[in-house]
Amino acid sequence: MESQKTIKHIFQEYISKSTPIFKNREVLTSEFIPETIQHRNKEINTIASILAPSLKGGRPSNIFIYGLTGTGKTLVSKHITDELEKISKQGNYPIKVLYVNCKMKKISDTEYRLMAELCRLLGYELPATGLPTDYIYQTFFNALDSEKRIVIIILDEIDALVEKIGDEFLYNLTRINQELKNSKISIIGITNDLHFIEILDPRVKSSLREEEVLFFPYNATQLHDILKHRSYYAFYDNVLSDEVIPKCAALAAQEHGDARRALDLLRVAGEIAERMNDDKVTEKHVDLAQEKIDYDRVIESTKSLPKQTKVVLWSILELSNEKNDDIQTGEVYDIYQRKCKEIGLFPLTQRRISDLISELDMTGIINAKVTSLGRYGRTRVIMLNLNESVKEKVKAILNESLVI
DNA sequence: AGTCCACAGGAAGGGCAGGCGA
DNA sequence: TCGCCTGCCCTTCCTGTGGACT
Repeated sequence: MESQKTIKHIFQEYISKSTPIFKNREVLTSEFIPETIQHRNKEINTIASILAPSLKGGRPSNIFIYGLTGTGKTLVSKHITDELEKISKQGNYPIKVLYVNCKMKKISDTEYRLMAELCRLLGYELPATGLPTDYIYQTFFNALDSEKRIVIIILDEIDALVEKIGDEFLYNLTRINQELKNSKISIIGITNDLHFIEILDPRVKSSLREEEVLFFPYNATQLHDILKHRSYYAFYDNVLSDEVIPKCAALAAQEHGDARRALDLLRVAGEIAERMNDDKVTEKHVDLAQEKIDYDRVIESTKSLPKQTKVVLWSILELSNEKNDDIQTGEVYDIYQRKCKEIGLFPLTQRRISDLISELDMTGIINAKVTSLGRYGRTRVIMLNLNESVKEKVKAILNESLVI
């Protein structure tokens, strides 16, 4: 009863708050597609002119889009293909766009699931498992060819797909045009892995990148414009103090010009201000947002580490408490062995631990740089990348999951 | 100039789980 | 259900290496 009262209280307080912060929070999420996209005119024009022939029934070239995270690749592709579909409805040449994010679990884990998803997008429901692969291919083929049209397939994060199921699928997809009687397909592959194309089979490589478009990172000024534009729809008037947007833009620009990061910062800053019952979002909230985003990221990745890697991190944490100077692989391995004994875990070899340390380096929790100490050998010099409060939380998580 | 440390990191292969066709 | 294949994790063995020290 007591707790219900509190909840009610919270909700009422929220509703009756004199100056709400958000007009529309959605606008600041990465799923939101704004009507106008800023600072990507060149890319939009390039892609649009490659796709334009489809409006007269011609098959557009396959496109390969590269660019780091938060450079607008997905946004631009969706925006253009949405428009294309809309316009095609007024003409005689139907266009169908299929968008698949290959990082989504249960969609592109296996060839089967991906094909099933593509079939579903074409309006043919298939059971999630159980049918032979040829049958799925046949269904997909029939679905594609059932009417005269251009089908544009967007494979977002295509590197994840190839990692999981190989590139044979892509090969089949690029050849399917020769068999189709009514329809034609064109593929847009999107990736933030700039070296991805190198690992592809040469046959796939050449057909997939008939056209290439590169998305460069935004600079601070461009990020500023984007945030300014979105904040107009997201926040009520005069809620943002002047320094907030420049600060978000600058912070995100440091991180290779990631617009997603900039929007996250702005959104979380707003959320924090709202929770603190402040009526204005200030620089202080942006700092807190930055901390919160980092904190959440570290906590999440710590939780999801495999057990052995957790013990390695645990050892590094202990070493960082004991000594202030740089930590080396050998020292970590000693502590690691001791810890394994303590908790009854079979220790892995140093060779393997060396790899686990590099993996930890990639998550960003630690910094591990190969350094030569001359006479004293060559090793990785390891530094923890966590501030005190995060460190304590990580320690608690590790203790909880490792000590029984 | 040569030595030598303390590893890095490549190559090959063992063992195991999970998926797949027969 | 069984054998086969594949991918993953890990071990073993190995060669390579930057720079302080002699």
